[in-house]
Amino acid sequence: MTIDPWPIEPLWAQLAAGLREKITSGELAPGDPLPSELTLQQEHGVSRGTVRHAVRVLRDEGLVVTFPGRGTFVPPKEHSRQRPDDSNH
Amino acid sequence: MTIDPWPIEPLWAQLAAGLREKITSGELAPGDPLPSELTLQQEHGVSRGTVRHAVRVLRDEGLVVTFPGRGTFVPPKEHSRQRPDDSNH
DNA sequence: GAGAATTTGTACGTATGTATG
DNA sequence: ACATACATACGTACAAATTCT
Repeated sequence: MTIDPWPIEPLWAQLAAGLREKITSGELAPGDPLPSELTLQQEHGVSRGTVRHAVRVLRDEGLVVTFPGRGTFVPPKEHSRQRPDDSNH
Repeated sequence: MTIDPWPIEPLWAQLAAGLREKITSGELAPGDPLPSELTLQQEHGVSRGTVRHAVRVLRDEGLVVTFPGRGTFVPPKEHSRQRPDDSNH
């Protein structure tokens, strides 16, 4: 997945498309976490704002759920509004 | 007392409010120890940092006093003694 | 007194939310 | 689109103080 720095589409749209493809293809399975915002911005050479824009789009589409302080995940079909993982301590 | 994982208020504020209620209601009487940080984080499913944040708030309000290595206690009105319990030996 | 267990103190790392320039 | 700062939240590790065995 590469991001065109001379955007025909906005950077955030290209990034969103790339992530969407990974989810719909199953490369990112239900329950899997997306790469962190920091990882995404480093891997694609874009700012955090652009990453967050892309992720917000996917969230609005229902493709991912975000937990403050924990990460963004591909939700299972029937996800209760709980933590994706409680097997800590 | 339940903590909403989709916080309208921050988790630490909800936890602090719950503990404050137990103190003001008398469920936790002067001299009583609060549950340990470990107990609180396990009971409410939050991190220790969140627990410590909540307790710090109550300490700043003067509702509790903390003794390193011993615990956090509801202070008597006139706290003349440093040790909340000295019934040893 | 020795050693283990418990409890709080501190530090660091990672991640997202929000606000500002 | 980018950069920075701060708040909230989780996790880990270790140290210090105290208590228990």
